[in-house]
Amino acid sequence: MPTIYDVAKLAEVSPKTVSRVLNGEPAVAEETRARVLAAMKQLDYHPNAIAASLKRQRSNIIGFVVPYGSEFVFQDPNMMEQLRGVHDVVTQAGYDLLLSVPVERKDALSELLRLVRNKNIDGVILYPTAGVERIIKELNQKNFKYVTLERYREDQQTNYVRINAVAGVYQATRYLLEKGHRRIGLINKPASFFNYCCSEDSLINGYASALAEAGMEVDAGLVETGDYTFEGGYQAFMNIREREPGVTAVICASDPMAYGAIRAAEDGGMAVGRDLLVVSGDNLPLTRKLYPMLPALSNPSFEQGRYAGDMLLTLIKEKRDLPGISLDARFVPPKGL
Amino acid sequence: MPTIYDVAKLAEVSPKTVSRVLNGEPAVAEETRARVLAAMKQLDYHPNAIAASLKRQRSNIIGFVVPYGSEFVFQDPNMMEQLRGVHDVVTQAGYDLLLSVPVERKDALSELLRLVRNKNIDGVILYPTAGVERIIKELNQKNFKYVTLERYREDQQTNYVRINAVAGVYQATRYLLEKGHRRIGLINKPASFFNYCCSEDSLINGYASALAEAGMEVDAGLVETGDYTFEGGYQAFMNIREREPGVTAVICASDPMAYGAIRAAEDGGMAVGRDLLVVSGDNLPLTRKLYPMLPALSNPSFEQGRYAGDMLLTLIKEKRDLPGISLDARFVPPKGL
DNA sequence: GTGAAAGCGCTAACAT
DNA sequence: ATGTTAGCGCTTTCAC
Repeated sequence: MPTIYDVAKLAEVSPKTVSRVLNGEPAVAEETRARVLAAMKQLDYHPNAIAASLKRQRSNIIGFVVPYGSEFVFQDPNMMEQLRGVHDVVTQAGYDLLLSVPVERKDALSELLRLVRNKNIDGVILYPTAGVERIIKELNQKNFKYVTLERYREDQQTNYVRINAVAGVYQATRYLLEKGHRRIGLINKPASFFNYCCSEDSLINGYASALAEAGMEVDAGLVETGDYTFEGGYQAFMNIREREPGVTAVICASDPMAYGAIRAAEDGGMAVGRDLLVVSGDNLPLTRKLYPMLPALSNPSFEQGRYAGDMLLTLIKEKRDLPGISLDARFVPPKGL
Repeated sequence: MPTIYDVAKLAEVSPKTVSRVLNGEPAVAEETRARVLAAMKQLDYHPNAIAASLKRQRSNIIGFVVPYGSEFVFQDPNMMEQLRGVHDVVTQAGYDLLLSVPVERKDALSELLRLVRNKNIDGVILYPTAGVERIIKELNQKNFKYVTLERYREDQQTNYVRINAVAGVYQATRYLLEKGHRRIGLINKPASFFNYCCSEDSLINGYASALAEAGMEVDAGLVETGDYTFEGGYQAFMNIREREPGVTAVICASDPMAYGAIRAAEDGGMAVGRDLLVVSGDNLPLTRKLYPMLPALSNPSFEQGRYAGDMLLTLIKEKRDLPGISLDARFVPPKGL
C-alpha cells in the first residue's frame, strides 16, 4: 500500500503538502494540489485512518453501547429506532458507528469501560443501567464525552436525551374518559429499566391526573407493570382482566406489550376494537400497519437517537456539557376521528 | 494518559516486557509480571488500541455494510437477525463491529469502498447489490477479506452464506395440497434484491415441483412478486384475490409480506385461519407470537449471520478462501398438528 | 506556499 | 527472561 511519502515523491513535494491536500487545507497552490491529486490517483493511494487517528488523538468513531443482551436488543423496535437515529446523524457528520451489544447482559458495564478506556472512540451513547454511576464518574473525570438515553440519576442536568410519556398518557386517558370508558387499564413500564431511577416520568402520573380531573381515583387493580416484552404485556393484561373483568380499555407503555395485551384479550374471547380499546405505546410503523384503527402513544425514539447523536457531536466539538433534552410523547387518536 | 513507558519505568522493566504482559506472552517471569500489573493498576493504565493497530496492521474491527438505506434496514427484522448473528460471533471472538448503513441507498457502494480502502477494518460482511462486482474485484485484488450474504453471481463458489428456501416451499406446498388446498397463492421474493442474479432459488421452483407431483401446473394468476415489505404483500394478495377469488392459502416469502397479506385478506372480509391459510416467510419470533396458529417457512437469518461472521474470522486467520454455505429454510407446520 | 524533523503509543526483530 | 532499536503512516510544530 502506498503511503503519503510515495505520493510526495511522485508529485515532487513534501509529505506535509500531501497531507495538506488530503485535509483540504487552504494554503496550497492550485497547481501543486493538482499534481498531488494526480499522483494519488496514479498510485491508487488511500490514506490510512489509523495512522491519522494515532497522531490526532481521535478516531472519528462514535460508540453505541446497548445493555440487555443482543437477543433482546436487536428485536426491540424502539432500540432499533434509536440506533437508526444515532447512526444517521453521526454517519452524515463523517463519523463511523461502533455498535456494541454485550452478548451477556451482565457484561454491559465492563464492555463500556473497555471501549472507553482503549479510546478507540471519540464519544459514546449509552443507556443508564444499575451500576452505571461509577462509570459516569470515570467518564467525567477523564473528560470523556457521552450522552445518555434517559437519565442515570434524577438530578442529572446535562448530556441526556429522554422521552417523557406523561403528557401523552394524560391525553390518552382524557380521550378514553371522554369516550365514556370508566375501567381503563394501564400496563406501565418497569420502574427500573432504562430510567431505573426516575419515578417522575412513570406513566401513572399522567394517568392519575386525567382521572383526578374527572373526579376519579386510580384503582390499583387496573394497573400492572410490564417488562417491555410481548410476554410481559400478555401476562399483565391477563392479571388486569382477572381482577377487573369490566375493563374496556388499556393503555400500554410499549408496542410489544400492546401486542401481548391484544393476544391476551383475544385469547380471552374479547374482540379488540369492539370490547376492548388498546392504546399502543410506541406507535411503530409496524403497529400502524397491523392495527391501523387503534389509538396510540407516539414515542419519538428515532428523534431521540438523532438528538443524542447531535448532542454528542456538539459535546465533542465544543468540549462543554449541554443541558439535557426531554421529548414529549404524543397521543394519536384512532384513525377517522 | 499514561503510556507503556510510564508503566515500564514504574515497574523497572523495559517497555517490551510491559507489552509482553499486555499480550499474555509466555516468556515473562511470574514475579516480573506481578510487578508490571501492579504498576498498571497504580497508574490506571489502559493500552491504546489505535497505536497497536497501526503497528500490527490490523484493527480488530469487522465492518458490516448494509445497503438499501437506514430507514428500511433497521425496520427489517431479518436484517436485524443477520446483524445480531454477525455481531454475536465477532464480538465473542474479541472483534468490534463497525456498522455502516448508507443513509442514501445509492451511496452503498462508495461507502463500502471507503471502509475498505481506509482499512480501519480487517474484513467486511456485505450484501450483493447491483454493481457490487466491481468492488468484489477490487477486494480480491487487494486480498481483502469479505463474506457475502447471498451470492453476487450465480457462479460464485466461495465466501458466501446464503439461504435456500426452495426445499421449505416445496414442503409447504405439499402440506397445503395434502390438506386439500387447490388454489394456493405464492407471494414470491423479488428477482433482484439480495441475490439479484440467482434465479435458481426462486421460491417458484419448490412450489412448482410440489404442484407437479400432484399433477398440477402453476397458474400464473396465483403468483405475485413482492418487495419484502408489508405494502408489497398487501398489494400482492389484493391482486391474487382479484384474479383468483377462490384462493384458500397463500405462501409468502417474508413475514412483513405475510402481515400485509393478512391485512389485505381481512380488509377483504376473509377470516385468516378459517377462509385463508397464510404461510409466513421468515418465522420471526414476533410472528410466532402474533399469529401462533399459522404455518411458516423458517428462515435461519440469525444462523446465516453467525456463519458469515465465523467464515470471515476464519478467512482472516487462515488467509484463504472458503467454500460457500447454503442453509435450507424449513417448513413449520401449524401448532397442534 | 512549502518543507524538515519530531513523535503519537505501540510491537517486531534482533539482540543479550 | 528481558532489553534495544527502529518504525507503522500520519500530522504538528516551526522554520523558510
